[in-house]
Amino acid sequence: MPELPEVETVRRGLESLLPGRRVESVKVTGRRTVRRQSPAELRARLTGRRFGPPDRRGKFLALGLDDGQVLVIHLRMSGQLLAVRGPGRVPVAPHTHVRARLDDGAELRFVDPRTFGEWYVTDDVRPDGLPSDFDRLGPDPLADGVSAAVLAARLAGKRTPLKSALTDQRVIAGIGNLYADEICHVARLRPDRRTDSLTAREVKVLAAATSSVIAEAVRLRGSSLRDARYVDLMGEYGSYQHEHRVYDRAGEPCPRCGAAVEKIRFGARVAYCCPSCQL
DNA sequence: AGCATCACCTGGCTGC
DNA sequence: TGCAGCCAGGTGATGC
Repeated sequence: MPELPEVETVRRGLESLLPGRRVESVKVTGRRTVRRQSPAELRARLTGRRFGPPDRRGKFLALGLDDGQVLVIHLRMSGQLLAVRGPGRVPVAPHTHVRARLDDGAELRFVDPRTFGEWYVTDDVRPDGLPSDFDRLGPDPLADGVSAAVLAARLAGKRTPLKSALTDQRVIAGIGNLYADEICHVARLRPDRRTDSLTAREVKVLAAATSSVIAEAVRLRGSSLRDARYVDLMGEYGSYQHEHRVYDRAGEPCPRCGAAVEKIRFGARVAYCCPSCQL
């Protein structure tokens, strides 16, 4: 499931591919990928436009166009954005819902079995070139950084389990199920700790853990898992899955203290953590 | 207001 | 082995 590191890896791929390219044609075949506007409207807004440099906040890609509009793409659970050279020779994968042909002959393809992913084009844009929709997002650990002071302010007054706060995109943008568990482990905090029980020192450690886990995962180009097999633009796997400390490792020894990693439940969600060294 | 829960969807896994 | 049913998971809507 793509989170910040995976989406950032895709963005970096787009950076060397999109700027200056013009959209020749757009084919929308899936029913749900384009739902905020009609497929015809999306096609009309995109066709003939040139891309600028691709941006990202949290898990949202923001692909700026030469007329000031922005193409927003969210991969959600199972979305893959693929760049295909010589599209005539490459068979279209099952669950391909959008294909955008570029003026250099390449094609952007959006493959998404679970159909949660979304594309839309908006002209409601802030001075920084990002969609106004992004106003509700918290700071992005990579683009904005997450200091202890900022995190403390964002958590103030919240009484939710820590993991719920970390995955709340209004608190911090870009963290999902996987990286929340990893961050909690590095910070030695249980995912089900109530946020209002955290000390100032713990929030400081949490902020540092957030930055370091995200930075390392970006460096290793994200995590590719068994089921929602994340791949980058060129179809390559990430390698951060080899560094996972607790995520999906129930029963295996905690890499810090050796105790067996547990799968715990709170509410409708699960979390992986070490019962011994996470407090 | 803020928190919890649900709906959305389908491939893959579990268990009988 | 086959198959029914469960589960995952981000976000926005709905309920409390």
